[in-house]
This record gives sequence, C-alpha cells and structure tokens, in this order.
Amino acid sequence: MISHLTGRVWTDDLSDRVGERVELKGWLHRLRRLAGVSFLILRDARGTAQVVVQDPELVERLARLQNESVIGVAGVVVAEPQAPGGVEIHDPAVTVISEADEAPPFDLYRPVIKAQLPTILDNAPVALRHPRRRAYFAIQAASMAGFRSGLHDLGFTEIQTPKIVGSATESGATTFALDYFGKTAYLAQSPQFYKQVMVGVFERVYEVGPVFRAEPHDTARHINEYVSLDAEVGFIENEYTVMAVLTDTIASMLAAVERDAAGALALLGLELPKVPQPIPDVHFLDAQAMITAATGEDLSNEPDLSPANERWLGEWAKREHGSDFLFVRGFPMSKRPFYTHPDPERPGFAAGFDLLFRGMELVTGGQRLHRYQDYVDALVGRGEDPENYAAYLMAFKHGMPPHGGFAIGLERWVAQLVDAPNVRETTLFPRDLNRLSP
RNA sequence: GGCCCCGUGGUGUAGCCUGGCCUAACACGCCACCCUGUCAAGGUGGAGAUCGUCGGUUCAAAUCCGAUCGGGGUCGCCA
Repeated sequence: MISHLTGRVWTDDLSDRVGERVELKGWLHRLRRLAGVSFLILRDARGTAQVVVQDPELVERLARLQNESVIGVAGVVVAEPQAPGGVEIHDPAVTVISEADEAPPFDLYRPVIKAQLPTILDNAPVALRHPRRRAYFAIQAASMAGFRSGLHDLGFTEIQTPKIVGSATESGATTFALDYFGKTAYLAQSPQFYKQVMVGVFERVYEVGPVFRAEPHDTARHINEYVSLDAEVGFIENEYTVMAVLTDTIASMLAAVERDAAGALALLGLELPKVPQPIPDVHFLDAQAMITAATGEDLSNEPDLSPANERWLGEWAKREHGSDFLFVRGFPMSKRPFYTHPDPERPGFAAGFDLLFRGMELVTGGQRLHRYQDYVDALVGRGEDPENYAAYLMAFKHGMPPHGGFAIGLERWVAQLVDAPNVRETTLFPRDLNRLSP
C-alpha cells in the first residue's frame, strides 16, 4: 500500500523532474478553454500544476467535469517559461478518480474567496481547500510543531490531561456541563490544575489541547472551543523566568513557521515579526498612566485593560520599541485567579503578565502559589471551601517548588500573524454562540 | 447579555431614505457557442431570485410600520 504513496509526485516537485513522465493526483482546480489549446490546473496538497491539453476529445471530457473533481494526470514534465512556475505537463493522460457532483459554492481558483465569512464558514469543507485558507492552517501546524520542539529542547515533557472534569475549575469562567453516567461533569476550561500537579512529576511540562469556555461572548476574537498551548515550569526565580521561557517558545514557533510553512508565508506575502531579546515589559499601573496621559481616559478605577487600551499599548510598543510584542506585568490580584502568586514587592499586584501581540492579548501567565497554606488562605479569602479542591491541593500538601507557566491561544496567534480580522478565519471549524456545525 | 447595523438568484452587490417606469439590475459562477497559450483569460447568447418569515399600512411594497427568525459589528469578559 505504501508504494501507492511513495510513487506519488507532488506538484511542487515538478521543477526537479523536467523531461520525466510523472503521475500527478489531485483536484480539478480550473479548466481554461481556448480554441486550440486548453489549460487544466490541477491542485494537490502542495500547490498547483498546469497541464496543457490539446486533444479536443480530452478537452470535451474535462469540460463535462465540475471543478473539484478528483483526477489523476500522467504526462511529461516540460520546462516552459510561459507557464506559471516555469514547468507544465504535456501529452497528458487523464483518469477521473472521483467526479464532483456540484460546482463549489464559490470560486476556489481566485486569489481570494469572494464570499462573506459566514458563507465561508458554512461551507468550510470546501472553503478550506482554497490555497490561502489552507496556508493559515499550514502556519498553525508549524506553530504547534515549533511550540513542541522549542519546549522539548528546554527539557519539557508533553502531557495530556483530561478534558472531562468533575468540578468547574477556575470560578468565574463559565463551563459546559454534561451528563456523565448520571453525574454532572464539565468540559475542561483549562488544563491549569493538572499541569501544575505535573510539575511535581516532570518539573517542566507542556500540553497542546482543546479548552472549552461557555461564556456567551460574541466577538471577533472569541470562540467557545480553542486550542490552548500550555506550559508550566518548576524551580523558577520569579515571573521573569516564565517570561524568558515564553520568549524562547515564541521564537521557536516563528522559526518553525519560517521553516515548515515557507510556502504559506510566500503565498500570503507575510513578513514574520522579530522577537526582541528581551521583549519589552511595562507594569500595569505604568501602562494605565501612559494611556491616561496620552488619551485623557480615566483608568484609576479600572482593574483591567480594555481592548482599546491593548491596541493603544500595541502601537506604543511598536513606536517606542519597534516591537510587535509587549509584556504587561502586575495586574491587580483582584482580577487574577486564586492560584496567582502576588508580587512580593507590591502585594496587591500579581507576579504575572499578559503578552500582547500586535495590540491583542495573546498569552496570560505568571508565577503560581506553591505552599499549601497559601492556597488554603487564598481560597478561604475568596469565600471558597478548600475541600472542593482537595485533589489539586494534594500536590501542594506534599511539596511543590516555586513554579509558573503560561497559555497561548493558538487560533489568536495565527490570526494576529496573518492579520486576519476574525479569529474564526484561523479556526478550522469554529464553535461559537451560533455555530455548532460544520 | 447591552448597544448599533444588516437579511435581494449558487456567490458578491445595486435598488430601499424620496413607495408605482422592478414582468428586480450588475459582476462572478452555471449551461451553449466562439477565440493556438491561458494564468482573477476574453467574446456572444441562455437558464436561475415573487427580494429571510409572518402580519399591517396603501389603489399599489424589495422599498413604509410591527413582530419573529437568521447574521454582522462593538462593549463586558477572556486566550
């Protein structure tokens, strides 16, 4: 069976095979009929190839096929300056592997799909075949690979933690409840507790997996199921250790995108951002003060940054530091979850950070509490019963080092990277308030 | 969830404010034919929508009003 795969020639290999007779397989991207010659554009997972068809009978056969029919083309690779990419297939024999029943709802062979986002999403199984859309997900795949390899190289171990959990983890964030053999269970909104527990095992762990948020938000940057790139590391000095790991990780992701998704970058005409060493950082209070000084907006009672504030800071970082990235440290403890470690020098503020990427919150991270008694105090202080967190707290009762970590929103990362105005564009099959299918 | 906006053939739009000439227009796709090299090909012709749904106003509604369903933007919140 493997020989069927290894014998396959991809469209992006043709320039190395001039003069050879090869067999391509793929989709009928477009047939351009002219009087004396016709051009069949075949698309496979790697790109497209131009096939020159002169036999009138073959043209007639092809003309009866709808676009997206699956075909095999055997022919000779010829160097031809007039052809897109400099090579084309001559003297073709075409086999129809699987005929498409209908024309696609929109043209896949145009530079961009001319349809609105809801139409594109409703037709995702076809829309994703468009080279530009496919490029987004090639970048996504490369980003995940870079996240994994970067952390692996730093001695991290990949883990997989349960997505069906018995109790709503972080109070506040809304969870999806489900029936679990007659008991109520929840879809995990974060691997937070488990990855911390696993620091007691591997010291350095990461996870790539889905998280579920039942918040009824309906914005261009929220979806209800997304991929979280999580990491957690033990024996840190403070949040700056975590920020350094994150900075390395982002750099690894970008390096992987540059290496593995070069074709996608070229197609999209993208320039990758540089990761400054170190990424500039600003304290929450200083950030607010700058915004107030610049805009006159009174933020003195705001415990958080608004999307508009984040955009302002993104522009500031670009202007003042030439950076697409900016750390904002020291958010008020009141807005952070109970496991957050306070800044020893400013106890009302967290030893944690958000990473803004081009003016959007991309990552949240920081140092966590690590002493059992601190957890009990934090929970009681928030009116929660530590008993409800017994399994989680067991790790701390039995000794945990100072540790911290972060979580990157994968779809947001790609959306910012490719300058997509809506995170749904960089989600294969987005789940939101109104969309459960496809 | 609050506020704002939108809903016209397969797709994207025009028309709506200033009801009637709309038996609804344009572009792309689709179908037919033409054109020795296209590459978002080009040309000619054709099919395809009773204008989200329900109700109201009016001699007359895609166009005005109400309800309802669907969608978009923004804010809260977050990744």
